[in-house]
Amino acid sequence: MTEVRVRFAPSPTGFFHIGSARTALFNWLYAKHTGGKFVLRIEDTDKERNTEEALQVLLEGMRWLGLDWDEGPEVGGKFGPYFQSERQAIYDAYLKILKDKDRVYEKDGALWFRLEGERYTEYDEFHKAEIEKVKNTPVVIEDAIRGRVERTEERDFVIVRSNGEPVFHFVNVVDDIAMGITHVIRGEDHLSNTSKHVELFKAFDAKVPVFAHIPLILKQSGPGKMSKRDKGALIEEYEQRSFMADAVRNYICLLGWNPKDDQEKMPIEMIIERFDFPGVNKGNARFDETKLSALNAEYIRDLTSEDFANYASPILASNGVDLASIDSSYLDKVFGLCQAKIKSLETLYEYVFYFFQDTYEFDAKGMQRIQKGVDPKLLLREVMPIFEHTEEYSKEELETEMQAVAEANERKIFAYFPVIRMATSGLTGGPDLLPMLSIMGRERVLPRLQSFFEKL
RNA sequence: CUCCCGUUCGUCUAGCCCGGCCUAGGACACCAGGUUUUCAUCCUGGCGACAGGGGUUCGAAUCCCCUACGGGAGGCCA
Repeated sequence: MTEVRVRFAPSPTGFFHIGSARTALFNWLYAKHTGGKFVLRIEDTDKERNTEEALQVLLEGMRWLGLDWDEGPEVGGKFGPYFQSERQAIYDAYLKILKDKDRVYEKDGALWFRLEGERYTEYDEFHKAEIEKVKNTPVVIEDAIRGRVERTEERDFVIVRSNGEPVFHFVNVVDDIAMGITHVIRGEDHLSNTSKHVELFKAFDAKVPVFAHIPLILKQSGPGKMSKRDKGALIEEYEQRSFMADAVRNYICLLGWNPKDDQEKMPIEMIIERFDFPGVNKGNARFDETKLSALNAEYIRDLTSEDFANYASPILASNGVDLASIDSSYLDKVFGLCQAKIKSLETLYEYVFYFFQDTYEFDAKGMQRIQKGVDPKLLLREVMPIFEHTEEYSKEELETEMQAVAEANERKIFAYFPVIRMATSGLTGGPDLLPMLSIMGRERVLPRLQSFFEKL
């Protein structure tokens, strides 16, 4: 059996679109699954927008998602070059093959591919003109995902523009032949054009690869497929927002593929093992950031505390927290407290910043709520002694003491919580209060309570 | 206008190929309770779908046809 060779052939646009990422991912998964090769080929024929910077965005996104390529930019390979802009000689050679077979003609300065079959002219409603069509035999595509698809290509098409640049359909097929690609896994938006490609493969007497057209990703709301301008469409955005790459990758796998047994969070090794065409869906999927976030949160919770610290530290540092000046055991405790409750790394800083600074704003709504209930000064006066005298500041000790005070004043212990939380963090919500106070310790809690008391 | 692909809870989906085990399962979201009524975690429960119509069949989400809707393509864009 010949080795599976798949490719991802993006055009560097300056963005790494989530749909492209998934196409790359499915190709990569299939290569890994079959023990084949994953080729990265850069379709940079459009000179206008193809810059080095755009290429780096792409490569960086691939790396972030952990999609390594066996052949392509930076790693080379025996089927190179892997930039279409450097493959002109190959295109010329293949063009000559078609010319020799009399399958090419010139019109309006461009080179057209000649279909085989009887010609006739017809008024076309779409083109709003009389155009020449060909009575061609239908092309049959045995799609690995959709099954048998039949389509007739009935118009000659341009393969080399009048400015000399070869068009996508042509270079794509030539490269796939020249690079020995066995399986073409791409978006369903290419399905209609596949008849063009098959016609070309046949004209070259080349073996037609297995096609696998995967469903498209639709935008979160509104009609149409997701485009670069849609919210949440770009991979680099998730990287910037501190999403975990594993979670993003896992989620993208689930858009259009599933293992059939209700498993969702899976290590990549398991996905590689289980990924195959029968598990790929036919219907388009709507992107749902909420679900991505939920999966991301699950990944965060399952991190070892060490890994969590590795993710969290740089985020705090970039928000201005001077980690070097903070006791490492204190930091560990804070991390431990928030890892279990936090939903995203993106909001980590907002969730814990008051552990590291003594001045902060007091949430206005929270203040109102506190004022409305039992006099907060009274509540503070009742519990303050605990925080003055308690030795260990352990969670248990604080709880016992507060419980006693609560009973003495005929209150529930929770009556004190909102005001204490407000005083020590300025917020209405956060980690479990008692452990939080315990970790902060007397040197933070007491002054904050006192100054808050003065303020009231 | 033509052609191609698709259509199960709000969303991602299981089931469909090989009709009965489907009073259609899971996940996210949402709602309600609980975790000695702090809290973005956690637990329990609830809500909620076979696009519509015709067939075929003892029996259809599953097979066939039609319609509707959604998506894509029809470029000297990729």
